[in-house]
Amino acid sequence: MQIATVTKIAPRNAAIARVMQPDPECHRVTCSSCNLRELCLTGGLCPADLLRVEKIVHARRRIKRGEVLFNAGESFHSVYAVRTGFFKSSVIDNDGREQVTGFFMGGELLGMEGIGSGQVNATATALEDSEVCVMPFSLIEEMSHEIRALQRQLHAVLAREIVRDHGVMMLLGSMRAEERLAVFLLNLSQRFTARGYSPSEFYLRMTREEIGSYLGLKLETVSRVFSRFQEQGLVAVQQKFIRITDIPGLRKAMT
Amino acid sequence: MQIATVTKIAPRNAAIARVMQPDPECHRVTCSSCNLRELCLTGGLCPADLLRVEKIVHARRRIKRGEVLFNAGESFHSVYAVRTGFFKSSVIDNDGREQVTGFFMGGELLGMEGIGSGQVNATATALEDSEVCVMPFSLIEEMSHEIRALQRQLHAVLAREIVRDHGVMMLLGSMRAEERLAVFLLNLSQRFTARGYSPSEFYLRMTREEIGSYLGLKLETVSRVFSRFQEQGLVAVQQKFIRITDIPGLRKAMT
DNA sequence: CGCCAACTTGATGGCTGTCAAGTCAGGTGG
DNA sequence: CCACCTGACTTGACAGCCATCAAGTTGGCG
Repeated sequence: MQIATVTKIAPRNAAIARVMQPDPECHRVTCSSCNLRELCLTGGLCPADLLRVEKIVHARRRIKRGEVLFNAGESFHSVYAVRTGFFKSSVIDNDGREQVTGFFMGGELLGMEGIGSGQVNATATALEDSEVCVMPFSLIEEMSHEIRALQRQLHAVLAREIVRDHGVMMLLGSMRAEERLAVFLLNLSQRFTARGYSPSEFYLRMTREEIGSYLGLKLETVSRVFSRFQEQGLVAVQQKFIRITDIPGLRKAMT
Repeated sequence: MQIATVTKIAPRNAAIARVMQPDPECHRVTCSSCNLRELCLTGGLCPADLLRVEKIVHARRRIKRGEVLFNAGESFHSVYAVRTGFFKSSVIDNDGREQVTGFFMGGELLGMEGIGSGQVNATATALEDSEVCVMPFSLIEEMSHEIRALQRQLHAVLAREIVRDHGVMMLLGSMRAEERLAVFLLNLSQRFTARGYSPSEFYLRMTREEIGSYLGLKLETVSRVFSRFQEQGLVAVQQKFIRITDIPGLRKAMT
């Protein structure tokens, strides 16, 4: 299938491409050599600090598609950075209703909600075979004591999560189905772009139901809106493979 | 009007009552003497630390009802703790649609979203005459370097904000109007209780439209649901004065 | 006293949910 | 290699919840 190759095209950003030389052993992957470091907790650190901070990556862990990285209710001790793969995080209410609260790709951090209460309040599930860096939070706190830039980045990451959530609240609270899906697709597009992938072609790792949960819609509605977008020539949809054919048009649909 | 007296009944919690002696001058109010300190950034600090941390309250500021504490787009330098009064925070999208992202009462912190980007992403508006403690964020970072408990509390406050937002996402994404309003009322009730006020009687500082914006509903729907709750004997509504007459019933309505 | 913002209530319509049937793609086993 | 099976997706018909539009009420304030 050509889809697999299409979704993982060569990075466009020269700066990212430069550091992308895979270490052949892939045994001791360091933050310094990680192409995602600027998107991660290590963003904005100088090389000297980076070398010290690498120690916070206590381990790496592989999660197979469908497996759970952490479960609501477990005691909190680590946050996780996505190295490769794709995750969803979700919360379940007393009725058993699931609400997907976010999707996470390379460089993004998972599990920070746990900081407050000592126990994680969400479940993180891999949507494809993935690998994460395990960072014990006690180590992060320790080290952010010594390294001002890390402290700053930690606060920035937490605050950006809040801003992101407010964006979702706006979406859920006052947008119609087409606007929601347009926002969703453009957001994905932008995040893929930041990682050196195509802004207009990508593979959706999540099901229609998961998209619907995230956007406050039923899966049938998601499907219908995809079809409508296709009729309007905004996107080409083939199951999970998406080609955005008219980005300005989608932006207008986002209104 | 007896409403005013009803809403501000005597604190039930003896511990809170003890520290509630108002200093007559009200000139130099310290965190140590603030009855909200456990709900605030100073939560969990030992008396010794508390004395040092008090310096982060750089100033106090009075905001009249309807006035804005900070506006989206302003550059970020401080977070604010509500001392007295009531605030809403909201974001406006490109279309001018407002989404209320939260309501804030005594001891709660406003403006933390700004940490990430150097500029605040929300607008905070006083819903009644209010007073806030202004805490320059650079001072907080400085001091959380020295005082481990403060650092921990800062992280906890940020993380709790994220958890709170996820709760709202669940509400907006998968609950029906009655469930949303029930959750909203019970949440208010619980927060008033934590501050020593009545769990069952309070005065809504916000309009139906603001409630609606927060809950992803139109003001007419909010009004109708209030009426329905009243018919069912769950609450007694008199404009902005709310009496919850059947808390278990409301909990069931929350499903 | 009168104005105005906030609120309530009614009538109607539309967006999205629900229920149902059918299609598609991938994986397994014969 | 093909048939079959299953989960994911699409599409249609219909219903219900909530939005919209509109009119009237209440309460606060000048």
